[in-house]
Amino acid sequence: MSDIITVTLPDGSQKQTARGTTIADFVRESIGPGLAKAALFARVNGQDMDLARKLDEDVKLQIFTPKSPESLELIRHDAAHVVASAVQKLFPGTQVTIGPATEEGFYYDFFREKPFTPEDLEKIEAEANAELKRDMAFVRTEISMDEAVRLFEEKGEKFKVEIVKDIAAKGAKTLTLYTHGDWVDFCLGPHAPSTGKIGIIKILSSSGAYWRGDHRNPMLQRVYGTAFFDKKQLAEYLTRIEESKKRDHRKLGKELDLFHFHPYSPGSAFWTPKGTTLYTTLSNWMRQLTQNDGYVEIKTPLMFNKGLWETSGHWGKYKENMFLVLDSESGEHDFSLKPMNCPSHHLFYGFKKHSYRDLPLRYHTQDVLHRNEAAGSLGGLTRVRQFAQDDAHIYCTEAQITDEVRRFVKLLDHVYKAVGLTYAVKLSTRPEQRLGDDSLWDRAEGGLKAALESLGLEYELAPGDGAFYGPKIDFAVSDSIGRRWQLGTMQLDYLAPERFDLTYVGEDNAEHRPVVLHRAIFGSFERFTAILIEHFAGAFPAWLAPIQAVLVTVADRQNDYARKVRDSLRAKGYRVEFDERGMSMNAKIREAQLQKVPFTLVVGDNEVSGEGVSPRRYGGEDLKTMKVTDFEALLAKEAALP
RNA sequence: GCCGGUGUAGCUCAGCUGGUAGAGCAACUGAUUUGUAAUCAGUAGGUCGCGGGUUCAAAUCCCGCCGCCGGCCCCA
Repeated sequence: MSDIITVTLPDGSQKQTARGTTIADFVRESIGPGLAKAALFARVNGQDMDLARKLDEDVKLQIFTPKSPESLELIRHDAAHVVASAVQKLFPGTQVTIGPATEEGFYYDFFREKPFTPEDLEKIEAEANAELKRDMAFVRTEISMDEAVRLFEEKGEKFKVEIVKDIAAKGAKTLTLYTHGDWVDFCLGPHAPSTGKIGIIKILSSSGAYWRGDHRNPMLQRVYGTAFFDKKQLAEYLTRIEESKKRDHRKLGKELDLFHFHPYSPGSAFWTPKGTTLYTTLSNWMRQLTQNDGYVEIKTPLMFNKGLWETSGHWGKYKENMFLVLDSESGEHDFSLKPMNCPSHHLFYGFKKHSYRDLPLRYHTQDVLHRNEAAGSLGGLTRVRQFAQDDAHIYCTEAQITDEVRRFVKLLDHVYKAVGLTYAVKLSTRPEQRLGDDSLWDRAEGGLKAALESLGLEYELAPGDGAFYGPKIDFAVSDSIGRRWQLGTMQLDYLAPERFDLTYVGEDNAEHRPVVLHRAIFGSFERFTAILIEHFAGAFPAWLAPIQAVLVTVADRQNDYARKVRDSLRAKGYRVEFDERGMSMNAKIREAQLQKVPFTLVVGDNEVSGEGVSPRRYGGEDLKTMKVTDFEALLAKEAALP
């Protein structure tokens, strides 16, 4: 065996080096001291490693520096270690658990009696950043599992011992430790060469979190933070957080007067006239789109006897989340407000005998639903107790699934594109808590997979995330400031037709089982409205804007004319207001801009004599004075439903 | 439901170590009639989230409940 190995770099070039050379030495000697200094970690044959690791065979090597996007995740993980060591230094007796990097930063969960106060967090941040200045090396060592258990037992780290034992139970023989200064944790790595590479650590918040996410377990204290290579990047991040707070739909909901909440009905919104316009515009839009796509709309009861929920399986699996209604005759909670539409649609399907010629049968519904969500989880419009989905259930044959999925994706794509949302696709498979046997799940998952693949859609697999009655395709959208929301969904259900004994008569004159597709695009009107408010920062396109144009007169003598223009535009179906309050013209224009109304129409003597208006777009762009009829044509174009 | 924070006028907020509440904007009234982001003056508006307790005295201190906010869990 030769003592010389070949290293292949990302550009395809190859270098020779002695077997056993560390990556750091190889980079310094064979590539250059500049890269060696900047390097944070390496990817060797696809596996991420510390720079201190040795090269033992011919490899493909890639070096990451602060310029690589992957490096942020690395230093955030480094930062989690540093924060944990800082916390244990400042608060002796605190036990450590886990501390992963997240999309925006990292967190670390600690076990201690007292929660951290804001002052504690400041101290932690100061100490963590002091540790960065000390520039301590991250040193990797390996020990046996028995030694590891002993090590953490000696330290009194009960949670660590539990994790080590779990890892051992999975068959691991050794454990990798990382030490910086005198603080040690086990971790797969890799880490940066030293704490000085991290740049800056910012502690953001703290909260409670259950050990392993289970509410029966002890409550841990979670510290959230983030890390960047320099102060400027951190400042940009904090600015971005501030910006997104300005778009928060709860804040804009107040400023633009869209909705309210009252303590007497937590989690259920009151919609103002403007908010209602938003809501019904979306509702009518979805009606039109589904109708054009071969759906029929139906309405079913809001409240049902528990018999329905027993048939559907909700009584067993979902009762906790249902609002039960006391039946005064029986004295029992025999009724429940519906938390989902599906069971009532299945009943509806069963009212008639269906032929294969009826299929696919697409029922659309926008009925109100109630779910008794945990009090602590309610928030704004994104998590409510009363809401409506743009729901539909498609009853079809197994052979029609692929076509129906394709058709649905096309509709969904139209909707998301119209409002400027991009999306990613996820296929969720059987969860642990489920109804139905494995052969049913095999067919259901296979059916969706086949449909996605026939569409050539890229998708991510999420094992275990399916609904209890079937697998699903989820569509996660990204809004204008890069946040992700799970909205659209298509769920395949072989189980409900069995439970509800749904049938159709086939060409062979025999009875067959249809399959059911549950699907939604908005998800719920409430959540979708919230997302659009934030996505557009309240500045809605004209077709969606609660008020499309506001008239402002220069002086009172134009008021009659302004009323006439308002009425004629209203008669054509546009949402137009005339601001008649006793304020100055400038104040009214300012107000219209703050309310983000798409068009402000200024009217003075010139406009009166020329039968025109002078429109100004939201944002300040002045359009030239134009005839009212020309403005109408402009509005007609921009106010049309997409 | 759990952990932590928080709750003063329609909105945004002040009110220090306890001495029975204040500003700006909005509203209302009057004056002003103005050409593209705040005209001026005046008036009115509050059981300080709710219920107990401590105290001569509570927005302020203590307890309970409710809501909201940040998380956990769950999820459209």
